[in-house]
Amino acid sequence: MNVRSFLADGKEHQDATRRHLLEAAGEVFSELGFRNATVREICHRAGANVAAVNYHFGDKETLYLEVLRHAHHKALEKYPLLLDAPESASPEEKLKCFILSLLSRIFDKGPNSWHGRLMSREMIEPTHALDSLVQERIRPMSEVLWGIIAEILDCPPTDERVVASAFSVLSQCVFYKHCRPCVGSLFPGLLPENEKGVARLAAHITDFSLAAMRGFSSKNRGKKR
Amino acid sequence: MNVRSFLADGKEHQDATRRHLLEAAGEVFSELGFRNATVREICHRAGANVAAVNYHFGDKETLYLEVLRHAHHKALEKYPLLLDAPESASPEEKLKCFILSLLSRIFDKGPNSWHGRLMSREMIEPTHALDSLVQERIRPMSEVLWGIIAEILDCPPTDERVVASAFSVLSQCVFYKHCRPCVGSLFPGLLPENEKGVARLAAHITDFSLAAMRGFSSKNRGKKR
Amino acid sequence: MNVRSFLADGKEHQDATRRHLLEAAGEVFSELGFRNATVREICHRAGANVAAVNYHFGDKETLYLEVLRHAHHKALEKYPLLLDAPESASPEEKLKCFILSLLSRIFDKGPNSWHGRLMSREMIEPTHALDSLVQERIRPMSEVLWGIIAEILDCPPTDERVVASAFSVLSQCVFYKHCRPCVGSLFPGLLPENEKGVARLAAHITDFSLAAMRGFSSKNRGKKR
Amino acid sequence: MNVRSFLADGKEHQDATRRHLLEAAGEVFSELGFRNATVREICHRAGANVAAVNYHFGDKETLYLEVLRHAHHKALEKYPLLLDAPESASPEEKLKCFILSLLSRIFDKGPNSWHGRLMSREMIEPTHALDSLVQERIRPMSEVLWGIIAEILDCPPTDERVVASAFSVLSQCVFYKHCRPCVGSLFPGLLPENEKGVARLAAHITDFSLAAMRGFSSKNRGKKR
DNA sequence: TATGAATGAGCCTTCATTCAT
DNA sequence: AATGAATGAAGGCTCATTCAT
Repeated sequence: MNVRSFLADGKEHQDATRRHLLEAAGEVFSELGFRNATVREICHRAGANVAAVNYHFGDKETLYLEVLRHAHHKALEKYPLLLDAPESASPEEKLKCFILSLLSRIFDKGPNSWHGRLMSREMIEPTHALDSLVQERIRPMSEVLWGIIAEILDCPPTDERVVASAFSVLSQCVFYKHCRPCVGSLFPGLLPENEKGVARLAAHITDFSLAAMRGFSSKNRGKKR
Repeated sequence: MNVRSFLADGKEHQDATRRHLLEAAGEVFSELGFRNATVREICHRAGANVAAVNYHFGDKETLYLEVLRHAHHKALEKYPLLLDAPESASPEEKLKCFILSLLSRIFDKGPNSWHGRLMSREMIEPTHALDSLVQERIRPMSEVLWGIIAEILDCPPTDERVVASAFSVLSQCVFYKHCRPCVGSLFPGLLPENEKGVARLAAHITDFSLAAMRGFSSKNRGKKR
Repeated sequence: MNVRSFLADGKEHQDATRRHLLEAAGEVFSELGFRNATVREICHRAGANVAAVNYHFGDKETLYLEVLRHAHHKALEKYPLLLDAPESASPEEKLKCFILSLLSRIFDKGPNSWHGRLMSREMIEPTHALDSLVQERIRPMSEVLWGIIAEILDCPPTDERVVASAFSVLSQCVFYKHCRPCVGSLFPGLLPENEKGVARLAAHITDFSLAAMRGFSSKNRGKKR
Repeated sequence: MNVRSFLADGKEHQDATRRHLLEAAGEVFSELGFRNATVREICHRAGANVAAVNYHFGDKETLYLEVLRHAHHKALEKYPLLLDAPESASPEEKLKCFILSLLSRIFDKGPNSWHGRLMSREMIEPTHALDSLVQERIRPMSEVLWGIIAEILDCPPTDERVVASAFSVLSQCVFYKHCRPCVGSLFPGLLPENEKGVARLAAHITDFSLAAMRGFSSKNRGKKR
């Protein structure tokens, strides 16, 4: 083993531990919330010592913040905001992609499945991390949606109806995550269990929202004339 | 003072303590969540002894369950499901009342303002209390909504589109509560601060949803023919 | 047992625990210093639970402050500043009593023997407690000494020679405590082991200091004329 | 670069690290005491690795011992016991030099200013290091003082009055260090801030002590006759 | 009946030390 | 030879719960 691979291995090993901690922390935080989650459990799942969190991240709160950033980053990497929609696509098509992408991120299975729950918790029980999260991640995302809806409604993007409609779209997407236990108890069939389920849900939300906005839009045009 | 009135007074005093505990617990649980809330803080706000919770309710979890029941009961007492809509009202009118009532319960200020937050938490971080809550309180409420929407869509109430549309309606209502900090940061103007704000929000959600369902409905009829 | 004795017993029991904690803490703090002392050890010696300190005193630091106050109070109660010297005694006689009293407090055996060590530590490693201790306890004591020395030197009490001489007196008293291990190693015979040893040491310090001040005083008078 | 100079360089680098560790440790130990000082902080200030202390000194305690030796050596190198007093000087003159030298060491500023504080701590909170320190360093120093005082008092150096007077002299010197926070709070003017202040303090202690011993001496002579 | 002092388990964090590299 | 990531013991503190009164 030469010097370079030697150093690289050290770095990599450190990074591996960090990564394990980040992912274990993601799981535990999303299951139990910030306060209820224990550093012990996180370290245990990461196969590390109790002191590992403090060594690598300083304290529990910093770890949490890193987890949030990491999660958002990974989720957006896997599902870009508009998926593979071309720049030239119609706003209706873009809306469909936006919704499908958002739902995909929210219901993604696999190593990052906790991303959605983490965000939900942050809404109900905001920590210091939320402010920066909203400004750095959520606002840019919202602005894309506002642009799409402004096109559909044929309004300026700052019109209140645009924002309200955007929230109506978003609300339908996050609902199935935020209220999962309730939906599951009332009508389990609607909870998406796989990619197909997500697509079906996305189709409903897209249809519902487009129908609503077409109604709005015609009223708008009526007013304008 | 004779023995009877003495006992009666004791009973009343006991009931008063129970009630104070319930309301203090409502506040604290809604502010901090189940785990983060401390029995000490609850007893302190209720003007009771540290041991009062264990004495009156057995343990913290039982108290929490009682608080949830109490909250839902009081909230529905204040805002009936369809408010004062007559039995003969049109389904559109009923939907409007349903939405206004739900939003009013969610955003109610005053001694029971914690009801909404409590329910939100229960969604994100379900406790054992949720199951019975859904079956006893939420299902009946949902069935009323399904009936209204089935009329509007001209479908049987078991049609999946009815349920999906009902969820689309509900989602818009709870969104502003569940994601309050996010909405507040992105577009504070939409967060209802008073009764008028609630009415405005209810109007938007009603308009949006009715427009959507009219679109659905016309498609339905189109398909049927 | 009637109600009164019932209540009194409760109070007394609480006070007993507090007292045990205070005295155990006195021992442990004086042996190990503030930081090195552990709440666990204190509670163990007091026959109480690990959480007893936090319950009765809030935290370790508050306990420490209470210990310092308690110690000083008890020590002065046992050995008043000038012992039993009458108001009319000569300043030389008063100085002798002052020194004997101070040394007695410093070298007191028994349940409060830790008072002296505690003060020594506070000098080397001051905590937040020192400021108030100096102002509330040590300054009044110093002012008495300044008065006595001013009489002996025939100076106003604010004269720098008075203060300097007072420190020279005090320094000799605390030396045998502060540097005990050093003195014990170099010349064990001077370390007072009992009341008699304290009296002998007090006699030396008094003689030494009076001789010094007589020399000063004659110089003063020489200067004045 | 040949092998020899390579090794020499390695040696030098190693020595430099050792020296940096010793001096950083001196600062940190004197500021925080043995237990409160952390190996991490020491290594950080020395610009060395966390494991450097264990590598170079075995453990924290051994490092501490080395620091004490190093400190005493450097301090005596800078201020010899009797400064530049000639062998033929009068005992009074020698006493003056001894006191000035001791105070200078105690209040020395600069890279070794921690020597005094370190010794003070060692008195209050003795470690294993103290025994050898007393025998190797402090006893020789004391013996010089005893010789001087024996001459002044005209007694054999083993007379108890000699030892007691020597302690009276020493006590006044260390007092302003040991009780610095207390003196500073009661009468800040006496705390020496620079060389001149040290000289003034030395003058007072010398005057006070010589006056005292002159009184003793005359009593002695009286007894002898 | 109702209190509040006391309990003990558990949490986050710190730190000297170790060990693979 | 020297590093720094990792360890595990221990410390202060919190909290739901118990129990004598």
